[in-house]
Amino acid sequence: MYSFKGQYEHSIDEKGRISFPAKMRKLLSPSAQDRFVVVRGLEGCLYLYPENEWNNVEQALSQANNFTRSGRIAKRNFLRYAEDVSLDKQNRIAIPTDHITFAAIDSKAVFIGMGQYIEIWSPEKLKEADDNLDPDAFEEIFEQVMGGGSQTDVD
Amino acid sequence: MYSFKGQYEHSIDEKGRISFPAKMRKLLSPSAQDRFVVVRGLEGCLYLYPENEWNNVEQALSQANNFTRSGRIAKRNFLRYAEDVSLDKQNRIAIPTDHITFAAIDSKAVFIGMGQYIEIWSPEKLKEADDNLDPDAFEEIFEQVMGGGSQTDVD
DNA sequence: AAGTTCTTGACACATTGTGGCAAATTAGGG
DNA sequence: CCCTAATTTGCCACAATGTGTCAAGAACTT
Repeated sequence: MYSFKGQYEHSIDEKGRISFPAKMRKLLSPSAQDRFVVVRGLEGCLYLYPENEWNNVEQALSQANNFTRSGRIAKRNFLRYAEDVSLDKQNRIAIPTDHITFAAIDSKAVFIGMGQYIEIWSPEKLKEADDNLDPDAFEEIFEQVMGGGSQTDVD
Repeated sequence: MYSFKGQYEHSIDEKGRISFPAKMRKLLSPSAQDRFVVVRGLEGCLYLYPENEWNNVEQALSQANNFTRSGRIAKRNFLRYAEDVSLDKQNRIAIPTDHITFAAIDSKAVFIGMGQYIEIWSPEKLKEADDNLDPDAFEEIFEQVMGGGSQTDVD
């Protein structure tokens, strides 16, 4: 099972194209065929789903209840800002202009592997988010995740 | 059950490659296939997980809920500093540049066996950490950790 | 002491990221 | 319709980085 990880900063040309990190590309399942869906994410970043993963998202959304307010809102605001993108022959993706402005991306963008999907951040926004994270938080997170993780059968 | 121990200082070439200590290599489980994950650790060192160990971490992470703020932040700040590495034919690992700068590694690096995983330190930082540890505190910590758990076969 | 295994330096080659430029496509206005 | 402008897509080339291989010397075993 693949899982995106790592962080890569790349520049974006004046046409909105960014080269997709090579290490991430190697994880792509052939069934995705270099096709993705970009969507507005939380905290001002973008989410990039490989096509096969996106199918799961769609399915989850289709089960959202249309007759509750939150179900409708979730569905509407997710799908309306979703667009197909794909890698070109030089392994770049062209991010739609709307999304670039939404994410406040200027000349650089940061890819962050999030397991099943990828986040794309403007470096400035990311830094802001980092600064708001208190310094001990990382340590806490660490203990939480690794503390349980490394001893195989402790929970 | 294997368990990494010991300490080894090796030099690192200008492209960031270090030869992996032979004694540790002999402990690797075949299922890991000479593959690891490096991740930023605490106190400015790096952690190196054999692939099979890392799987436990991934599983813990996959249970973090992407749609809660804290779940997302935990996952992000974990995965973004993690990268796959593997041994080459000369049994070296190439440490990504980001990680080298994070750990302030220059021309030498120290491997420390930590049971299920391995720590990688810049010699200078390690010395600093050692110097900051006063001997009494060490004794205290030792008693605390060892005293409680396993009296049975300590001498 | 001889042979094996490790470590590391040096070199060559492949891949990646990026900027610039050309071709192709689309859209709009007269 | 045609010409032009604007946008999109593709191509090439350079620089930088990453990866693979070989081989000498150190360290360790027997």
